Amino acid sequence: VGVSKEQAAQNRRDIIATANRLFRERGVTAVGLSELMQAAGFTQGGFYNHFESKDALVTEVVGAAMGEGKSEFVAAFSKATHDEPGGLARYNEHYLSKEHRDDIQGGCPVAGFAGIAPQLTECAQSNFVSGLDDLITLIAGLIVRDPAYDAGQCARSLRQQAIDHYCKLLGALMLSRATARSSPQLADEILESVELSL
Amino acid sequence: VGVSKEQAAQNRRDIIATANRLFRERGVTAVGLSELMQAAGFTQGGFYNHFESKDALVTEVVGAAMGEGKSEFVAAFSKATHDEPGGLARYNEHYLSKEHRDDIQGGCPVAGFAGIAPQLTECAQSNFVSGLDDLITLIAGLIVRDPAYDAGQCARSLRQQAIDHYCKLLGALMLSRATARSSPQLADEILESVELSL
DNA sequence: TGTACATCAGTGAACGCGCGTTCACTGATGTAC
DNA sequence: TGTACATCAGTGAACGCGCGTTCACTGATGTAC
Repeated sequence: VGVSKEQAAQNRRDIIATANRLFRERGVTAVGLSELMQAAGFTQGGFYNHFESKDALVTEVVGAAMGEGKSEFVAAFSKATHDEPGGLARYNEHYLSKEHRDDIQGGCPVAGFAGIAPQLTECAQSNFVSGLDDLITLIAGLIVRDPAYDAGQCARSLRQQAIDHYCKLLGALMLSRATARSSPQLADEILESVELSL
Repeated sequence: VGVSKEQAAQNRRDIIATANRLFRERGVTAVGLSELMQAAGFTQGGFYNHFESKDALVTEVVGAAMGEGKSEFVAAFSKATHDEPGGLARYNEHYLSKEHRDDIQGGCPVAGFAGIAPQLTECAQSNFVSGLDDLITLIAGLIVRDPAYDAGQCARSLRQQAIDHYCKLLGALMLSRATARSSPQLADEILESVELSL
């Protein structure tokens, strides 16, 4: 068939991007390689030109999703707000928005994979952990620049506060997603009941 | 083969209990009916004497798990502490303990199924939602009996506070479970970094 | 109380199907001369 | 710059396997008389 090296690399990225969407939406196990390749615009046989196995793909998908998530975070909340203080509030608002809740295919990759992370391969889970660690650090960066942050009250480290803060965001998002289809009312109520303080 | 009605009912309960464990640990899709029935001590053909389909089983499992979770909560934290105020603190401590984190097969059913709840059948998710709603109410009951609870500061309803509180517990538990295998250190750090205030 | 029979939980083989994976083949890309 | 050839991404058929589900059969339970 014949395809340039750049085109092949792009196709590889397309497969990963498609898998990222499908895996988050329906679960890794529920998505077959045949369906995946078809959704990405190829026939199923080509899969093994790019990946050694389905497990290897999953590992790459998690790694890529975490990397993209980090880049997007930096662009939207760290870089953009480097000289202005409202980054944390904007992140909170975005994270707990209905748009983010309804965008399971996209959005925060930690929230997208946390539910199945216990069942991931060691390698894939390791990519998850690296991305999570980066996110914690980035959130700590937002906290320290927040006007409400009081460096004096430091019984807890900045990192502890970042973890604490993120746990609540994650819990609310996952719970809202978990209930969205059966009870949209409860799903919305969850997002609205969470209070983010420093 | 012949089995009494009571025995048959018990066998049904055994299948549900086994499925509850296996589904939480490995995911619904990853557990086959053949494996499930064998784990419960039966041959696979018998499954359809008890359930109409795998989906029907999942619905029952979620419902049963939520019901048990509620009973256990009431026995351990509501009833036992009806006349003493430390129920909320004890619940927090239990929820964020390493034992609870490591017990994915058991423990809180909301945490056990929240990750896959978006992919559940409407019926199964509906059972999930009912159980979650009960849990929120029970936590609200603990909050109102907590010494630190100040009825005067009521900008937020008791229910809002319960949701807020539970989101953080859930987020921390799920994140700790998500990272436990690859980074036990981070998993422990998450549990220890969460601060529960009223 | 004792016998005859319907019920139905449990067995284990079988069904079609889609899974992850392999393979022989194609043909444009991209290098060697 | 032009020709010859190796590479390798993509194709599509095929592999064995385990999936969810069905079925004919067994035999103790539990009811009817």
